[in-house]
Parts: sequence; structure tokens; C-alpha cells
Amino acid sequence: MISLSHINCFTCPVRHCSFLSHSSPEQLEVIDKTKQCHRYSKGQRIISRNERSGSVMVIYEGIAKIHLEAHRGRSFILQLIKPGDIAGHLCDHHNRHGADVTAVEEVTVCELNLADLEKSHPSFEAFQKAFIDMYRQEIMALQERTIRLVQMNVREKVADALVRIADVYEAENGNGTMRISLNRQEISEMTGTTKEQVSRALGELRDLGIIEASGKSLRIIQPVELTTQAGMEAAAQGQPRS
Amino acid sequence: MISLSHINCFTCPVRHCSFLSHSSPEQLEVIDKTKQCHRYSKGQRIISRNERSGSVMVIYEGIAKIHLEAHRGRSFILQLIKPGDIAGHLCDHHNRHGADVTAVEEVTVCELNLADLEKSHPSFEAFQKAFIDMYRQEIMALQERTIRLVQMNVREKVADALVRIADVYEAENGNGTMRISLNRQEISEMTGTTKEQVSRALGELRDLGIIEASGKSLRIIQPVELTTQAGMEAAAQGQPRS
DNA sequence: CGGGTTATTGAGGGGCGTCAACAACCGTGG
DNA sequence: CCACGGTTGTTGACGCCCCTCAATAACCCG
Repeated sequence: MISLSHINCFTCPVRHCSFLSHSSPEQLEVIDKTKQCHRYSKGQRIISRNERSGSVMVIYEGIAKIHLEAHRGRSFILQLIKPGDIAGHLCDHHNRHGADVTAVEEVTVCELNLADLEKSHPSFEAFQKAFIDMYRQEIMALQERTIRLVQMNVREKVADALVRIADVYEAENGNGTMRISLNRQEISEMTGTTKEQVSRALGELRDLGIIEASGKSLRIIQPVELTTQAGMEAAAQGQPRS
Repeated sequence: MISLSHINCFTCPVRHCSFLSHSSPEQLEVIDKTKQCHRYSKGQRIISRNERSGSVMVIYEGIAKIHLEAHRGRSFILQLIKPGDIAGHLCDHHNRHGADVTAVEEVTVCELNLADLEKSHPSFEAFQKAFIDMYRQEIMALQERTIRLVQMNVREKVADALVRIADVYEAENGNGTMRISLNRQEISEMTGTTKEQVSRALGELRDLGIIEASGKSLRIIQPVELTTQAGMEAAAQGQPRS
């Protein structure tokens, strides 16, 4: 981990999609002065479970995974986070972090002290409200996810994982091809299966013409078909069902 | 659903284990005056998903389940709640409930208006804080649960479900026998399996001498062994690992 | 006692985890 | 440039777990 000199909050491209999107210039000033910036290389741990801390991390650049170790040594990836996302906001009443966070590729983060973050909000109430809203969304998403993980078969779960992967990785060119930094093992840890099954499921989706996948290169050819495979009704349609 | 006349908050036996445990007599007075009490019979829906509401339900008596319908018609039980527990606090930004809640046996609830609930706290901050704490605990518990559901086999998941069932049902006599109001189908919906598998898993646990189970009657003979089966290290021991 | 629901048990088959072999990829060094 | 070893990805074979269907038994309530 390297501590970086400074990243300017005011010119920050991810400010508008982050937790701070509604802050005024004066409020942002507080954050800009007090935050610390760090860089982690691939595989480095950003946050460790049960570690005590009074700060949160906002991803500035790169992709990270929020994961947990289960008793049998099997790891499980709860979430992928991208620039603008926040990590480490979930902790117990002793301020101990509730999950591990690890860089999946080179990651730059801004460490925001909770006390300073509070000052960046118009009031303490607004600060709390922001957390409540975030937690609410998180619970509802996690509930849905839990049920999906339990009820879907492997191919559906892998299709689901691909949707989430495509959500955090940018396409590199007009082709829509992504260079993902996750290996098969990690995809399996997103779905609760094994690397071999992921390999097979990717092969099936490739044979169906839904994706192109070889190694770390991934292209989603039929996004709608992929979400169908993942068992989600195509919500983008919005058809009334009269 | 029957609307009941009134239940006295001050003499309420579940007040001390509920969301309101820290309220002063004056604050409780607000709740006592404004709340509404209802009774639901077994199987009746208490809260429906996507229904708009500005109130929460506190269980006064009986057991209810928080559940969701997945796309394929399969239902999944997220949580069992008992007297003192709160339901309906999870909603989206339009105040639409995020899950279904149904009575598993005859249930009496107190419906608390959110605006009134707020007044029962020393400050709005304290009110928000209570929600933040509740949400935090919920997320951490749900994370653990998700991973367990993905990684455990059926017998382990059933053992896990029994631990949770025992947590909400009271033993009826000194024998430690419980009369549960859940059928095998519902236990399977707590574990993400089928009623037949639950039946078999219960048979295995019975053969191992860990439980007694026939129909709706359940007795846990070896609680420690049951938690071991469920893959939890016996946390009750608290042995230092020097 | 009879009819409906619920629980149990068996048989069959498919999905998926596991192991193993092989191929592909990548950086290093000759 | 090729050789190489290590990591990662792919594919096949095997076996177990568990879902499904079906038959029987137990239970509950009138």
C-alpha cells in the first residue's frame, strides 16, 4: 500500500456518483482537506474483518471485492465495487469492520474519516439519513441476492455474476469487450460454485451465442438474453400487463 | 384480521426486549396512546410487499415469518420473528414494504406509526440511530446467512434452521419439547430445499440422537451437537486459543 | 369413521462437486 | 528467438447429493 499525496475532490470525476454527490463546495472543502489517499496493488487487502476503524474508503479508481471467509476456508465474494462506491461503512458497535475488502486490480481509494464525513453534510440528521438510505438499499439487494443464490442453478448464477461483472468493468473499445481482472476461481466465489463449473457454464453461454469469453477477455453479445438466463424478467421493457 | 381495543404498553411483557426498551415512561405514553392493535389468525398476511405504509408492526404474541416470493413461484422464508421483534421497518424510498410478513400461528401485533415512534425517542437523532443499529445488525446477519445457505449441505442447513426455530419457539414443559406451527414445507423454505429432504434430514438428526421430532413436536436433545452439525463452532465455550 | 392434509420413505435420474489430465497463457531467462 | 516452469483455464470421468415423482402412512378435524 502506498500513501498518495493528494487527489483533488473538486475535479474528481467520481464525485458525482459517490456518497458525496449532494455535498456543497464548502462541505466538500472539509473532505478535500482531511482525506487521505492510498494505492493498493492487485491482491492487497484494503480492509480486514474485525479491524477497528473510524473511517470509510471511497473507490477512486479500480475494482475491489468485498468478501468473507467461511469456516471451511472457502471464500465468498459478496460484492464488487467500482469507482464512486463506498467500502468499510459496515461495522459493528465496536467499529469493527464486518467484511474483508481486497483489490482485484490496482486500486486507488480515498480514506474519509467518519467525523469529517459528518461535517460534510448539512446536518447530523442528513448524515444519518444517508446511511439509513444506503443500508436499506443494501438489505433489499442482499435479500434478493440470497434467494437467487439459493434457487438458481449454476448456469443461471454465472449469468447473474456476469451481469454484475459487466456493471463494474468498462468496455475497452467500441466492440464492447472487457478485460476483467477476476479469474475463474473468483467468479465461482461470487456464485457459490467451483471454478470448473464456471468454466463449463461460460462454455454453454458461449455456445448459445450470448457471450464471448476466453480467458480474461469477456464480451456480452446479447445482454437481454443474459439477464433472461439469470432469471430476471427484462425489467427494461416496462410493459403494462393488461 | 381483527382490530383489538387496546394493549397496555406499561404492563406489556415484551416491552423490554423490543425496539422500545430504552423509552422513558413519558415517551412510552405517546406510543401507548396512538398505537393500534390487531390480531391475525394462522396464515393471514400481516404485511404485503410493495404495499405503502408509514408504520411498523411489533409482535406482541405469536410467531410470524418474513418471506419473499421468487419468480418461479417458490417462496423463501428470510426470518422468523417472535414477540418483541419488529416487522415492516424495511421499505424503499416510496415507503413500500420490502417483504411479505405472514402469521405462522395466531399473532397479535401493535401497529406503531413512524411519526409517533419518532416522538417516543429523546431526539430524532436517537430515533435514526436506533434504525441504523438495527439495519447494521441485519446486514451482518444476512451476510453470514447468505454464505451459510450457499455453502452448507441439506442436513447442515436443516440443523441451522432448527437452531433458529428453537430460538423463537418456547419449550412447553420442563421436557424441552416445542410445539412448532411450521410444517415441513415451511422449514424447507427456510433452507432452500424441499419438504422431502427436510423429512430425511430430520430423520438423520433423530437417528444421531440429537433431536426428537415427530410431526409438529420437536425437542432438541443435544443443542451443542446441533450447532456443530450446523457448522457453527460452539461459540458458547469462549475458550482462549493460547 | 372418512376425507383431506401432511409426513415419511423409496426409486430414479440429473446436476454438480471432485479429481485428474491436458491445454493455454505468461513472464523469465537463456 | 525459443525454452521453461508456474499459473490459469478447459475438458472428461466418476460418484454423490439432492430434486422429483410416487406410494404409503400418519395425522387432523368434522
